[in-house]
Amino acid sequence: QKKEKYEDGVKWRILEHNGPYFPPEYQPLPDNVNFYYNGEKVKLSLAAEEPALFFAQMLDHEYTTKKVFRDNFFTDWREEMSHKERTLIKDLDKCDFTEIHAMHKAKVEARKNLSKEEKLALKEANQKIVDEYGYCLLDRHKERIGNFKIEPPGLFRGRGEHPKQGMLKKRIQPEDIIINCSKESSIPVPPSGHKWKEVRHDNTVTWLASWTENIQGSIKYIMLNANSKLKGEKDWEKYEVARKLKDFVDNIRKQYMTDLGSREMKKRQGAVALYFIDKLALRAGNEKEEGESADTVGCCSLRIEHITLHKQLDDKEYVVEFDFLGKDSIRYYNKVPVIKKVFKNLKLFMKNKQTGDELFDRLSTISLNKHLSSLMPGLTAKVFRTYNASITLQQQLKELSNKSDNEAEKILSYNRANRAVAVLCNHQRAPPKTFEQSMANLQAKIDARKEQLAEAKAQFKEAKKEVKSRGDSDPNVLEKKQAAVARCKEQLLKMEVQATDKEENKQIALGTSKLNYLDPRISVAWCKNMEVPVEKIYNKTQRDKFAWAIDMTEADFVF
DNA sequence: GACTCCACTTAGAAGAGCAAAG
DNA sequence: CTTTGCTCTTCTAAGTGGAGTC
Repeated sequence: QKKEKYEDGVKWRILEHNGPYFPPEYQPLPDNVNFYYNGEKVKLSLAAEEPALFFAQMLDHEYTTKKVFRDNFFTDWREEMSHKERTLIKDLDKCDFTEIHAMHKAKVEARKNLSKEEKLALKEANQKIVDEYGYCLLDRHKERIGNFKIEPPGLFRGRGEHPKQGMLKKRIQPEDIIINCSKESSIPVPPSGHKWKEVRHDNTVTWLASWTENIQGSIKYIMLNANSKLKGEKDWEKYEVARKLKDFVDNIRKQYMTDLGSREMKKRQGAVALYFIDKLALRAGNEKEEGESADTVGCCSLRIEHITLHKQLDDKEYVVEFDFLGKDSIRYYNKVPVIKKVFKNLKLFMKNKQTGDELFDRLSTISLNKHLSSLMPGLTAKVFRTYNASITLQQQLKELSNKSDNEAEKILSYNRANRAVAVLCNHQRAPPKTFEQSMANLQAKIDARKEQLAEAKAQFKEAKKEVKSRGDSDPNVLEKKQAAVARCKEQLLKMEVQATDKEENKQIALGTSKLNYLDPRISVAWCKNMEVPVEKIYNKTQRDKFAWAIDMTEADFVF
């Protein structure tokens, strides 16, 4: 259906933009705000002062209590110091940032308390920046850029036990930036007095600008927003590949079941890994460089300490207990009954190994993906996550929702289906800090509404009695009373549904699956079938991103 | 195959904005 | 009008997987 517009690999013909937006220069501390070392006031050089501010700004954060963070910060900070400062400042514990910290908090507070007019002025200034830098021209379409602002300097905030947390993230200069645009287009002008590192015209990639970041040495890109045509088409393709898996999955499953008994060790490991990826929606688990990031794993990089085998657990046989840290150091904990063949294989894979050894020592994501792509063009490990997420949503929606339900109930069903996927994919969030309180508040509101309902009912009854006894009273009054009861009931139900939803959602993040794993056409079709406006399940951003699906999907769409 | 580099998607946290409650 | 609580948006880290090289 989608036409191949360009020859292989070409992403655009014309790409024109104004280059990235740079964060403001560092503003030196005012004279009345001081840094102290060992109780003595010390005037820092500008180069050393800026990192001191970064640290002071984070003083309320748990990061600054962690040894690794403090050590990394201190090492990098000392690099920025003058010789004299370095000689003096030798112990972070003797550094006193309280005045800088207080200044920062006051600034935040002041920003919050700006007048309406000042806030509006700020907003307008911001909009001007967006207008100038936030859009580009790609093949005659004006497109929103996703991240047109260069990341400001600061202290690196890695997730989990990151060995590099606290390191100084350096300020990016135009001299670090590679610009990508079409040859004929007007080339973005660097900030005055500066030059770009390079200007290139590579239409086989989609980025507009890039730079190399100093913590891991990886490349960062400026790219289009998710609502752009380019990203939308890619998204559509992703779901089409996942849909294609539907036609292959039965055979693939049969095959890995057979492979569980293969004579070849590598084949058996591949079969077990695929069993996990398919059944549990685990990530592939690429190799990682040790010491460069937190110790996290995916399927292929599982180590034997990450699973425990239980021949019998509670009333179940052959249970595998998973306990490991996945992407973003989110814990994956799950007890899963598996088939006997998988269990026996795992036992064998673990034999003669010790803590730290890989479970699948003959396997890599590369070989696994090679195998997968031989089974179906375009198939890789992550396609299973997309496929299983989307098919689960579709099946759950079918199971949970009724056309006769009211809107609130329908939306609850949708959220529950969404939640089933989020659980499958292990998308978690920290429970909101105010959770307990706001839950209690909601309960109080429900109780109040219950009383109100009782009152409304009593009044209705009273009115009825009056009509009966006198017969002449205004029938409108009776109708009104009845309507009040109905309204009350509906509101109560709505609140109760809301409470259920909230409780079940405490630690689950729905957004990630909604945005990245669930074919939007399933949701759009569901909305059409259930007569629920699409705005009820997708906010503005989501509707923009999924515009392609909202446009093309009919009620009879099947994933 | 192992190693490196690169480009792109996926991820939760934090910050901003906004609406309802007080 | 101010405060509170929630949703939406922004931010950027952390994954996946392809390609090139040896």
